[in-house]
Amino acid sequence: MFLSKSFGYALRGILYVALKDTEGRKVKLGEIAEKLSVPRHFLAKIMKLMVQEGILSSIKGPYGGFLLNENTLTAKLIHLVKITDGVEQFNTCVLSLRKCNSKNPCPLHYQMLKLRDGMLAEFSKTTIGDLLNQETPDFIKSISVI
Amino acid sequence: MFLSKSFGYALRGILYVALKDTEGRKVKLGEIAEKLSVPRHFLAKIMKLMVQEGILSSIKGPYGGFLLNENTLTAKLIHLVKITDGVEQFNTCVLSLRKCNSKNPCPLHYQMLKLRDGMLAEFSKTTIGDLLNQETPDFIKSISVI
DNA sequence: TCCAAAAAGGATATTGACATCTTTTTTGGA
DNA sequence: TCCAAAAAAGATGTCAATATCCTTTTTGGA
Ligand code: FES
Ligand code: FES
Repeated sequence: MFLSKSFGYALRGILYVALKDTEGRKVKLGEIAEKLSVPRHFLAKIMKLMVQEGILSSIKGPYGGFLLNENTLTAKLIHLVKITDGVEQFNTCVLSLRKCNSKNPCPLHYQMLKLRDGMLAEFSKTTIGDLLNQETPDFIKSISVI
Repeated sequence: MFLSKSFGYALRGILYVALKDTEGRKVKLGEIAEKLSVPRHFLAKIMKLMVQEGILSSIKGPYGGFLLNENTLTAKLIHLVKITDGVEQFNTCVLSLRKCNSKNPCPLHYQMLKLRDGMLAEFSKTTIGDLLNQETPDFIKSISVI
């Protein structure tokens, strides 16, 4: 449903680190990939992107791993979309006709506009921290496949 | 934005036929493909699917082509989605984790649920005829690439 | 100083959506 | 009866997202 697998991996990966990074514990790629059932090397690239974007930190070498930084919890979902899928989709015509435009609307334009704007608004305001604070009975389960 | 190109081709194709099929005129594949700038042979398969699904008719041979039938104008958008993309996406988790389920929600479940249900409702009620009746200044332009 | 562990980087493989090309079937009219 | 036009069917090609594998860089500790 319009979000790529890469986005899902990014979100689940960063959430997993946020859950496990308590008292300076670093979280290793292998652990994340295994616990979330995500292809390890593919996840590596996505984690690296988040590090490069500054919303996550990493340390190389033995005793290294991924850890939160001051931007992680306030990072917005739209930022993850930017990293993985590109944010253009929010102003591209759903029929792939052209740049979406109310001056020259496609037959689905008005039906989709409100839905898409709702989604954009949601993704622009929701942060990683917000997701962690939702009262989910078993959060770790919620980001796993089962 | 979550709708496949195939869906767009199907929708634009059926709308084009609806626009041009006046007084029993049949619309040829080549004309549709050319006017809508859609790959001809790919469109052929999608048009055929719509015919097989009974929401469009076709006649082979010289003077053949595509034409409306009694189901065309009342066909719902969700039907086109079924034909081209499959309707599973409306009850699949946006993070591709599992069958979407409020008993075992993913971190984005509640945010997405309302948006997705809105979309499903919209697609379940809107018909091809509805789209044709929207007052768009130049409808033919609205289904073209430009 | 060296080693092993871990992230980073880069090369290759797979897959499914999308696109193109060819052959077959159907059919109205000369 | 035959031909040409059109849809239907099927075979093959392309490309980007996804996945896997291998190599390089970094670094804490023995
Ligand atoms: S023009 Fe197609 S969604 Fe706006
Ligand atoms: S469980 Fe993920 S969207 Fe419902």
